[in-house]
Amino acid sequence: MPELPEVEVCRLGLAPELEDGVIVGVVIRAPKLRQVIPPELILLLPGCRILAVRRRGKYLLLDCRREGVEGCLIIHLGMSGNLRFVPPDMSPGKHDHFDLVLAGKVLRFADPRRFGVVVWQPGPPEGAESHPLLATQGIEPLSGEFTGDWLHAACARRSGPIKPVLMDSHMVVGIGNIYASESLYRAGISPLRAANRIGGGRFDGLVASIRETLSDAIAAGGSSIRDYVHSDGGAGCFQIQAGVYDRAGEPCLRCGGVVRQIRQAGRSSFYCPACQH
DNA sequence: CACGACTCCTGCTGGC
DNA sequence: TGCCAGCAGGAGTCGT
Repeated sequence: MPELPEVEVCRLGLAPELEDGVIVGVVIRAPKLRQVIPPELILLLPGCRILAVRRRGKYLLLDCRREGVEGCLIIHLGMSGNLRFVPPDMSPGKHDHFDLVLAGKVLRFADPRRFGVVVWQPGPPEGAESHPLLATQGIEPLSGEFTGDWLHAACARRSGPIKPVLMDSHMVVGIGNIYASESLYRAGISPLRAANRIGGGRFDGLVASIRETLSDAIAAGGSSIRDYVHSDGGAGCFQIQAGVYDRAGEPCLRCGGVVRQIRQAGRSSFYCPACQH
């Protein structure tokens, strides 16, 4: 389940391998992901130099350019996607949908559940965020603009429970189901509490908890990068030690209370009723 | 506008 | 042991 930390770790692993590299080939095997992989990539990308590997929310952005072609390859890992370098002669598996071939290496995109995205936004790098998928993205939680005051104001018109609000990527990007539960646990705020009924003084703490939760996860992942880039958080390769997530019925690590599981907006939430209010 | 329900997809798990 | 229902989840879309 790639959330912001997994995607950022993926980016950190990819950047040194891809930046300044030249694409020599593209293979599309299963065009239908969340959207169809544009077939014209086969004509556009070869010859392109990768100028930068960026991230916006859970989207990876590869800025590409060659004579007459300029654009951004936008990749989303969905919930089961991963990117890894494979030997050039390695035969593809069942869910290997897309290859980016560079000199001496192949970056392979696999995504069993096909919630991922590979699309192309033509134009200069700074225009990539005008792509429809990116234009509506919310604030970056690790940026300086994401403050307690900002979140307080943003929550003023949200009467529903805070947890789905934190997961709303049009509001704040990158917080998925796992880190939403974990951040609220750290902050001592119940996932059920109405967003506009959180005391103004608690938002600094919530923002700090979100930052810490995401940063810790990135740090944990960064230490595990080698020659291959993984983002399959579900495999538990580098996900942070969960305080409450998937621990229903187990004791709270802080107070010994029992962790409870509920459903909100169709998703599981985990929290400690004794220390989250 | 805000919000929940529904949808896409496949693999794994648990119950019988 | 085998089968199948249910669940997992990011995010767009639709209906209320």
